[in-house]
Amino acid sequence: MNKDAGRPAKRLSSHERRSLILDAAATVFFEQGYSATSMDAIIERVGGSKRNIYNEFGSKEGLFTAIVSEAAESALRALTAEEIGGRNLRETLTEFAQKLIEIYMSPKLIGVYRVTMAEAFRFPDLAKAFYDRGPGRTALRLAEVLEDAKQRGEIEIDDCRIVADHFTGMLRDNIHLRVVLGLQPPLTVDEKKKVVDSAVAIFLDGILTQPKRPQ
Amino acid sequence: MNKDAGRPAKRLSSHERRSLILDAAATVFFEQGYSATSMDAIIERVGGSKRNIYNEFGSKEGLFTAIVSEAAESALRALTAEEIGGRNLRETLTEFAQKLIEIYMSPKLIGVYRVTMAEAFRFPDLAKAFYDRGPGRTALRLAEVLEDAKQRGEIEIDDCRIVADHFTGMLRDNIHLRVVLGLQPPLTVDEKKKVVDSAVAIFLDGILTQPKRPQ
DNA sequence: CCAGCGTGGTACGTTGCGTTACCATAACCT
DNA sequence: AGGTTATGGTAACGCAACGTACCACGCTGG
Repeated sequence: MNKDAGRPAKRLSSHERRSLILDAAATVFFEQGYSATSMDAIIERVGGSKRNIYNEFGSKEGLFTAIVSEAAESALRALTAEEIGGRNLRETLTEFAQKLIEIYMSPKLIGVYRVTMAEAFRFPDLAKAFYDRGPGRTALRLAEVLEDAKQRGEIEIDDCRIVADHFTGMLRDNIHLRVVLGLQPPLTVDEKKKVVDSAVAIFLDGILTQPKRPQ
Repeated sequence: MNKDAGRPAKRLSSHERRSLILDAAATVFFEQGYSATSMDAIIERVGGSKRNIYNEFGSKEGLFTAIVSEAAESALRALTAEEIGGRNLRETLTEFAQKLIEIYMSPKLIGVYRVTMAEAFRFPDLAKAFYDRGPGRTALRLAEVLEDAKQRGEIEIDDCRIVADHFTGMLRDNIHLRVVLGLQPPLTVDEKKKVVDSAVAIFLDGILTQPKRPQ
């Protein structure tokens, strides 16, 4: 009667084992890509038998989709959970940008980013899920913030969606690309701060010396 | 004695055959990725014998690097060759952005982008070459333009490099990401123009209603 | 203490792929 | 025209990898 309660006790709990497998597999998948990663390589890292993986995830595809979904969700949790409650627009954007660059520069999300992009044709559902929960959701939320400010007359823009995309793009610029390509180590705290401040300043004020024509 | 003059004539010129192989292989590599692409699949597209590929490129790696290098160079040629000679800063930036978005949205460069990112660990030299000749070179050139404007007092910014990165990031934002992920068809001419104008306007003027404090 | 089952490790069947080799054929040069 | 040479097609050779099977071991539970 003890087995009826879901899962019987094991040497390592099923959840622990699953978590270990996911971590090890994520490392290999994110480094080598989907096709170049072998199940043997994963087992070599995590130990145990291949039977474990196949019992838990069914196939290589199942393992891969589980990894990407889980990693994406865990990395993006910070953004969706917390509310953006700055006092004024500049502070709100700064806070927003700080969270965003923190997430985009995290090794885990960089792995998700690379592998999702690489396998977008093979796993279109995964690509859509990643975009919708990540960059898409972010941009939508930001667009709402901008819309509010627009209603209050603080800013004057046309299409909030496009402008929100632009702002997130500034945080995912060449620096991010260099990190993703492995040409540069992840940013230090100071560097992140500098990028955030610079992006916010340009986004709000532009770069022209002369103020905008009041017209 | 006729062979001494480099290459003897063939049914298809060596250059033509090489070009055909490169095109077919690029299509498959850019869709499937490096590891998932088989030489048989390439041969199936281009016809002929595998011997042709191995005589010309030596190996799968050789073919891949040749493809990426060639595709990147051909896609980026438009940007490096022509000079950016707008009359004022706004026109210069607009022209710059138009060329840039045209290149970044081209199917060929999207393929290079995806595959370079995916295989950055396996082919770090390729990643560096792509970045240096593409986004890196672009940002450097733009930074020079900004530096000139800064010297003339037209703009006030701190680090031209970072600001240039920001601008290029605005052109490679979520819209670009959606296209790369296959979630959206390539942009129409009108959409591109809208994005370019929006990015330039924000970059120069910011989004605040009030003009910057003259101080 | 003993039965039962999940687990670790290894080995296997099959498939696909990179690379090379072999032959028939069609084009080029003298 | 005839020989040479490159090309097309097929096949073969290792090798690696997905997924499965087998077997010994140690933990669960009475």
